Amino acid sequence: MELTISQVTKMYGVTPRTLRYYEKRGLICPIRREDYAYRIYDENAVRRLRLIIVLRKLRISSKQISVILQDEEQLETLQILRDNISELDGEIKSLNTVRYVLKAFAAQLEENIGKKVRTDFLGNRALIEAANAITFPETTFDKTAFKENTKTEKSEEMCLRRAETKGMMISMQELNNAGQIKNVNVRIVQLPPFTAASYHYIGENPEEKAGEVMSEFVQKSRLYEIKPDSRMFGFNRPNPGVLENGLHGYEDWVTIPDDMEVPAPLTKKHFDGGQFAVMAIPFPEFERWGGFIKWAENNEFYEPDYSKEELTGEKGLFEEHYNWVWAAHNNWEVDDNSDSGVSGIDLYIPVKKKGK
Amino acid sequence: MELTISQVTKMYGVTPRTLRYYEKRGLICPIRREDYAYRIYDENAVRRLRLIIVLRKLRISSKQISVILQDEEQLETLQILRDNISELDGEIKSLNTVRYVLKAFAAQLEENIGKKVRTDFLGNRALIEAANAITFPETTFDKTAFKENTKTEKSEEMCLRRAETKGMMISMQELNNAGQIKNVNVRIVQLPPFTAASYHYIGENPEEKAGEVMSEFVQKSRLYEIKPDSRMFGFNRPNPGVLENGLHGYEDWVTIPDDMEVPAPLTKKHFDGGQFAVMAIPFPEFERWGGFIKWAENNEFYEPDYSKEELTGEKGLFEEHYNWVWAAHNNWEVDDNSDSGVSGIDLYIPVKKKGK
DNA sequence: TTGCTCCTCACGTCACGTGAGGTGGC
DNA sequence: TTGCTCCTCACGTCACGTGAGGTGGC
Repeated sequence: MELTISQVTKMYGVTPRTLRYYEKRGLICPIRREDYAYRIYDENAVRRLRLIIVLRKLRISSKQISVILQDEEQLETLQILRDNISELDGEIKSLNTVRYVLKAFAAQLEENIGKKVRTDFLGNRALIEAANAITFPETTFDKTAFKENTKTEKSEEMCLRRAETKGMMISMQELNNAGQIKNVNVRIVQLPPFTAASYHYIGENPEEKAGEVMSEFVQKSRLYEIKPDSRMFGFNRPNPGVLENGLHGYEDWVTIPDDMEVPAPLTKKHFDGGQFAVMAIPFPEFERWGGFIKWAENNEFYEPDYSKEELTGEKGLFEEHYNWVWAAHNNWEVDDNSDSGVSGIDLYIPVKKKGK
Repeated sequence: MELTISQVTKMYGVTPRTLRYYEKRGLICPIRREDYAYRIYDENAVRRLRLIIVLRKLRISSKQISVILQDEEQLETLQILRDNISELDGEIKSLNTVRYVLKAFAAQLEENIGKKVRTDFLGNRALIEAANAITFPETTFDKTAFKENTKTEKSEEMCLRRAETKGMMISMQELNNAGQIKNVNVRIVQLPPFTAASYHYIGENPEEKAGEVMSEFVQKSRLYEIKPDSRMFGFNRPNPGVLENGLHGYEDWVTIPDDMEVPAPLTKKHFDGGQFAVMAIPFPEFERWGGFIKWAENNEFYEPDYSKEELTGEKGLFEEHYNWVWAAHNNWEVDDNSDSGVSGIDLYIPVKKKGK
């Protein structure tokens, strides 16, 4: 069997450019006769091509295909398949989240367009957070890039050398990725143990609902007079995007004297305190959780301590709302702009010294 | 609020390069003072950036973001969200198929490595077909590309012009995509009506299992003597990748005299005949279904007639196996190489004249 | 003077798409 | 001579990453 390039393109639905590209990468080696410029594709080349086409459909990269084609024992092949599967898992998960958020945005937009109201996407906290939690897998490894326009390696040589360049695949570069991320305005603090009144709500606008219930408690109990240094913390439980029904939950904690009684539906909780990385943000910029978490995960001296997940929100992350108790006490009749300090927020990540 | 570029990068976890790129695309417009080379990011620029970051996480392209930022009434925005959602649907579906096929390949590979047998991926018909059916959505529309290194449009101008260049978005280029696909070796034939004995099986290796049952029928009934021009057709029902359990089905049809009795578990079927596009392929190259279907869907004079789905396999596609009855009659003691003609196959797509 | 931040090119990535300009056999 | 197939560059895509080399204010 001897085929010209156009015959091959017709039979397998690929372009000549694609065939030449695969050749440059050393994946197929058509015959080149002396004094005859045209490529000739024999059975071997066609068979390789057929496999390449299938593997490309399966989103396997040229580089990986090159490994697979040389892999006599097929052990590397198995590893590649597994790597790609777990990468796919991550990607599918991310895409589902993207889809969910887009749907929610579209629904909101549609509603507001009907009302002739302009939608402010940044105003929807839950969706911004869900979007921000999206991460895409970084295509496992690379490093030695392929340059198509290099003169030093002709494809002919590559075809010959292919059999030799095996087994020298070292795969331990992941480690280096953990460089210090840019310095953010973060402080490490020690939170004391405290007792808190808590309220948890899952449903539409859970932040608001929880806030209302808690606000009523503060007013009725006159908490601000009993404990003027009372602080308010809050966290998602669960995060947006977790529940099938699209809802999420929020829980408020307000610190109280240890012996204070707490009326239903509030419950009394005890918090052990601990070490935290804290970052202050202006009010609605909850997107900054993402960068802050990256900072914590790549810090030189500290690392996140996610063991506190059970006590507070997902991964033990939570937020402190400045002056909240004071504002609630005053029935929210205070300046709400950022100068007043009412709407400032601290983000908290539990941390521990590295290597403990 | 006036921020330098590095302050912005720290606050929002983006690189300077990314900020300059968004600026070149006209998405953000930091202040540039005279006699001062540095960029200054004010509240407006930061607010835009925050939105851009969220939208990029949602896999919305720069070009789409550019539209969204200019879209006063948010009608185009809604359309973009919907387009992206349906594109996502396709992509998620494809990725799930990829995942399924990779898993199956990996399982097979693992098994064969244990047995020290080399796996031939091209040998597994079901998986090759499933892989071949994978298509990735072609990112809805484009055409007017953006060149970063153009001198003609400075970003400053773009920032100014932005408000004007609206509403001139024409979106009817999809139509042109249907160019004639390269000429494949296809013939249009008219199949006559016929009566057939059929057997359908879902499970492991359904092609083989169905073939065995049918082969036994041919031998016992001495069909070849009764009707030497008997033909054999087969098709998937359902296709690989459809069933949750990973199995698929295959159905064989062998043409018989109209009045012939058919023993259980075989059943008697009647086929109306009709017009078909037919392509001959060498035996194991079932991947070529993909290109053939594309050909049919983009042909100038004919189009696929998928209304026959109910009668035969998915979309009414099926295959004819040459000389099958003759080989079965001879208990398969015939040359099996392609020269003998036994293993050749025709692919059939039901078609109709365009515009009917 | 020395760091430091910031600047503007400009090349590289990945898997090809898309011409431009040229050659050899019918 | 005219099509036709095939060839080899070489630039473009998309959203940036990654230097190189230079400038201005402390």
